[in-house]
Parts: sequence; C-alpha cells; structure tokens
Amino acid sequence: MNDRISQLLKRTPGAAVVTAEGWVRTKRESKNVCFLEINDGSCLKGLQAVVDLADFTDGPLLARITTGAALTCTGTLVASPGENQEVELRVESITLHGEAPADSYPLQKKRHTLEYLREIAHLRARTNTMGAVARVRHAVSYAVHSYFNEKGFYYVHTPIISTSDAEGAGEQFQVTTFDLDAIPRTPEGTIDYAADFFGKKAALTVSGQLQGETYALALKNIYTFGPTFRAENSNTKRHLSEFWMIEPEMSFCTLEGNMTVAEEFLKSVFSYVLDHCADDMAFFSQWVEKGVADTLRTVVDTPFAHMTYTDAVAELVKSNDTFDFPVHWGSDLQTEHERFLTEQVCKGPVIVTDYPKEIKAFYMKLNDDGKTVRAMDVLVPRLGEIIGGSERESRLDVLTTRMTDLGLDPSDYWWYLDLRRFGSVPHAGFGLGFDRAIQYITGMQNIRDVIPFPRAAKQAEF
RNA sequence: UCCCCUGUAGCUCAGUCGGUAGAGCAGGUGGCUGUUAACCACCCUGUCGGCGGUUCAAAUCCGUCCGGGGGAGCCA
Repeated sequence: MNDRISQLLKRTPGAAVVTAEGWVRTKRESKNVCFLEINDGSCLKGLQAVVDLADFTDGPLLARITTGAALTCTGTLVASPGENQEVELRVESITLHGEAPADSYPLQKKRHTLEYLREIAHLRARTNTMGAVARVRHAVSYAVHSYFNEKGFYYVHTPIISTSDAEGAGEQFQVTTFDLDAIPRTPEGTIDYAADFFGKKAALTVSGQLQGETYALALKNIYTFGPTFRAENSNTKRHLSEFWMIEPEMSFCTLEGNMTVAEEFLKSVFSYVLDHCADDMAFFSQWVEKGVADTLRTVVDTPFAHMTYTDAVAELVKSNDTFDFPVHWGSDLQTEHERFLTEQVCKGPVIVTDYPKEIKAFYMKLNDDGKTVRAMDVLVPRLGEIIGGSERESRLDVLTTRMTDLGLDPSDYWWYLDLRRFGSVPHAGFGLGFDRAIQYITGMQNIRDVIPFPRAAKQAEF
C-alpha cells in the first residue's frame, strides 16, 4: 500500500518517486501551473499537487479533473514555495479513476450546511467536518478499548436481540419472523409468540447491562461497547434510534470505586483524543464550538468534585429563581440544574451521588436510609450528564422487594436474580452514550452528525 | 408525541402593502495570475415543497399534507 497523505506531508523533500491517492478537494489553475489539492481522509490537510503545464501535455485529462474526482498522482516531493504547506507533489503522471462532473456532483467547493449534508450522507464523509468527526470517532473507540484493556477489563459481546420482556429502559423494536399479514393467534385470540422464531416475544436490546453483570460476576471487570436501540419517537438533537453505548461493570467494587474508574476513564479518553487528534480538535475549536479543546483539557486537568444529591439540591434551591423549573428534594435534575452545578457551583466536573430511589432504576443499591440509592451521575460543563451509573443491589431480598414495589415480576428476571443467589458480591458499573460523548468532544450540536448513518423516526434512507 | 420556526436557482438566502422573482456562492466562457476562501469581467439556471381554497391577480392570504430546524417530554 502506498503512503497515506498524512504520511507524505511529514516527509522531507527528496528525489524518490512517491504516489499520492485521493480525491480532489479543489483545483486552481494558473498560466503555467495547475494546483490540485488531494485529500484521502487520513488528515484534515490535503496534499498540494502541482502540475507544470509546460511539461504536462494532456490538457483534456486535466480538464476532466474537477472537485471530487479520484486520482492517483505520482511525482516527487519538493519544498513548497507557497505559504500553507511544507512540501508539495511535483506531478509527473496522473491516473484519473473516477470523474465527478461539476454540474451534477452534490459537493461544491464551498461550505455546506450540516442539514444539507445529512441529505447526502453517502458523500458527506468527504467533507472536512465529517472527515474530522470520523477520525475522532475512531480515536475515541480505540481509546476506550485501550483504557479498559490496560486496566484488565474484558470486552463482552452482549446480545443485540433480547427476550427479556421487561428491561424497562424504553420502547423496543420488536424482532419477529411472523408474516405480518397472517400473525399466528392462540385459541384465546392473542398473538402466539410460541410460534415465533425465538418462541417468545423478542426485541432489539435497549441495554447490555443485565447481561454484562453476569460476566462481571465471573471475570470481575468487564465492559460492553455495542449498538443499542430505542424505538422512542423522540426528535431531538441528542437522540437516535440506533446508538452506541459503553457499559463497564466491576465486581468487588462499590460506588467509590465506580466513581474513580469513571473519572479515570473519561480523562484517559479525552487525553488520548487531545494528543492524537490535535489538528482535528483545533478544527473543531475554531469552526464548530469555540474552545472545545480547552474545555476538554480542563476536564482532564481538574479533579472531579463529589457531592450528594441532597447537598446538590440544597445548592440549587438557593438559586431557584433563576431556573425555569425550580428544584425541591425528590425532583429529578433537569439539564439546566446539572449545568448550574458543574459550571457555577463546582466550576468543573462533578459527580453527584445518592439520588432518591424514586427517580432511579430498580437495580441500584438501596442506602441504609431507605430513601436514596447508590447512584452516580457525572456532570461536565456545557453538557450536564455524560455518565450515569450506580452500585448494584447485590442483596436478593432487597432487590426482589424493590422489584415488587415497582410492579416488576421477579420471575421475569430469574437469571438476573440468580446472580444474587449464587456468589453475589458488591458490584458497580456505569453507562456512557458513545455518540453523545463524541458530541461533547467535538462540539457538534446535532447527534445525527456524529454517526455515519443516523437512524431516527422516519429517517433511515442510507 | 406536544409547542414554535421554516420550505424560493445546484447551495445559502432576500423578496415591502397580493401585481407570475433577485443576490452571493457554485457552474460555464474569457482575461490575469506559484495558487491555496484565488482574483476580474461576462453568461446560464426556477412547476417559489405538494394539493385545494379566497381573489381580476398568490412566492405573498387561508386550509391541509409532506420535508427540514429548534425547544419540551423521554432518555444515552
């Protein structure tokens, strides 16, 4: 394989013949030379290829090269007399693989809105912004695996198809092989799921946590990192029907250890991106969200503050007149409250713990006060909650009581409860919405622009 | 799902009090030029989202449907 353009740009000028492959971003013609900026997605910058018109006689070929065309150029790397690049390619030969006729190619050499680019999602990866998002998304994925690997966590592939009828985390997409025009019925007239592919009602997963816990209670420390599906008809800039989620789970671990890992994990990932995607982060800081790289650096450098929900509410109540939704003990925190805590009260990341049990999930460990649970939310400036997690309820009796109180049938969770019957141990974990993390890191306003092919209600064209 | 805004040239938008449309960019041609948001001149482009209604006359007013954006709820 030939060198990527990112590698060519780091080389020093020399007599060796090199090959550059990529797509033309822009073409500028002068009397004696023609400049082609070639980009292959390996970095933000393109390689300037210079065609000397005195030597290059194939004018018709040059005329067919327009913005978007795919080329292989060979030549030598020379020091550039121009201001914006160290080296440039002095072209000796060009192979034009695919043309991109200017009158029909949807990407023009001008700025396009993100809304327009969403309509041509199959081509938008060729833009500066989407290319940078793609590289950062890759780097963050790598950093996530790298962090957990170094810390002795095992990557567990939890199922995409779930038959737990009561995961309770949201509307599910049903999975069936039924002929929808002739759905089998029981004698009583209800749908006969026993006749369906899995023999029971099945759906796409809304969380890998419950299955993740089973492996944490065997391998001690595990994490999941996979797609998740919610069939909610929510149309916002931070929701997708199909998104990626990271869920670590740790045995022999309480809420304190959970907080330590969450902080270390975030800092490790942010730090990796800042170090390895400096150009892309500078691009986001300049064009997408002013100073977003500095915000990340601050998160990396600042020890996370800790406060209980009760203390947080006490702080918020002092400023209740500034909120659209005033706070009282027992109410869920809105984004405006979360941002106030992290931006005004703590002036940095903060982990809020011990929420009222009424506003948290059934599996969270009940505190001795009987009113709060060992939950934690990690709040960061500009966004609010970025991580939610908890110590899990490891006591069988307390857990079944909680489920019954909430109207859940413990028998639906028999295997989950077995984890508390056999070798139960304090354990904890948290969840991070991967795409939202990418939003936070890049400053991109709409989650549909940080995933290659967004799925949302009425949106699955590509 | 609810509320608000919006839909006009390839793209981004303007269009007054109802009188069938314009600017920038992109594209084309020519000129200039080691250019890099290239520059200068000229040229081309429209079922004004769809359907229906009011009116002598609708991009403009009304109804409805469809698309897009923002906010809320829900959440990751």
